[in-house]
Amino acid sequence: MTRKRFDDLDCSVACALDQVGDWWSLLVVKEAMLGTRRFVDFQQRLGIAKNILCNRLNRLVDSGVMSKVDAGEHGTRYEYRLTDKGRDLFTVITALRQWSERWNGNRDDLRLVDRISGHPIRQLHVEGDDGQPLTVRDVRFENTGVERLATDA
Amino acid sequence: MTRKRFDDLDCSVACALDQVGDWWSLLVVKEAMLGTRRFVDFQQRLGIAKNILCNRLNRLVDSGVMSKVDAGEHGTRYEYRLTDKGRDLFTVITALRQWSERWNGNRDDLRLVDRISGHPIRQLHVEGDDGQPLTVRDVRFENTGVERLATDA
DNA sequence: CAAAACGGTTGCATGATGAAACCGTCCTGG
DNA sequence: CCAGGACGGTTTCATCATGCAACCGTTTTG
Repeated sequence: MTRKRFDDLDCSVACALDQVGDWWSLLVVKEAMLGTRRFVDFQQRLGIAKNILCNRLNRLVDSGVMSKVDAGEHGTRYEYRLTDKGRDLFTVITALRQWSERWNGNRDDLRLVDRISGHPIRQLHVEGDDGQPLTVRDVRFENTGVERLATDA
Repeated sequence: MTRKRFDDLDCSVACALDQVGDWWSLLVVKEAMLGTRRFVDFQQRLGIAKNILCNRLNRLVDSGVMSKVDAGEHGTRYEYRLTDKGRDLFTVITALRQWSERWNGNRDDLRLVDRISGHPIRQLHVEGDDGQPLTVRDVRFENTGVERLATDA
């Protein structure tokens, strides 16, 4: 059967997962944020099969997360770069990384620091209008129709 | 072949994706944050196959994201609840939701608001030590050994 | 000119997925 | 008290996705 599509799910999260929610896509994006641009470099650094990488890069280009540009003067050399939409995934990847470090420990020895000050970046927090940190229990999912509370989830 | 495991990838992001990076896991967590706790409710609200849901719930329990508790006085009734680790994914899911709404438009008509003030929550931003918003270009991935810049990714 | 790099495509074996049927326990209605 | 349904699964099977290796056309390099 065709892999279930989430387009009909009427959910922004599902829509996001439809574009970057599989095993490799987010890792490709993360690798691109580290500066990787070439097909072979993605392949070697991630240890991904070439056909799968090809498929993922095409899908990321199709969904506007990356762009394929003819690199340099030569013929069959390309670069895969993040678009603005792709770079905007920085928040998502950072949230994932921080979550993993909090609960699974630091796996790589990478540390994100402000490149100017050299200080580590802040922990991400969902915040209310006034800047107060909010947990999932502190928010309400307001719908035009029904209204479901997120209490004691 | 066995699905590639990311444990050996020495990457926190890969480690996170190993736990919640497949198609359904994050949607199950998101659904749990809306208050869903029962097997049948997850199944009906997500439209997921029962065997897949069973597999995902077990994996989420194994990785400590959810817990399976005997519900009420009866025998074969259970509730699947988020643990602290699972609730902490709120930031990740919110980042995904906000990203999707920025670039794909709002798909559901859900809006997250502070349940006390009723005001919508803030946009998530990666911030430096001083609270200044940082893009991926503004950070450095500092390694104990090598040091790779994220310039013009 | 030969060989290698690059960016793929193809074929194959295996794993994951989705749909439906089935199952044992418990609760409810009549 | 019995039938039927809710609940939480498991099993089977057809199809899709994945990983691996081989191959390929172009371009660049030695």
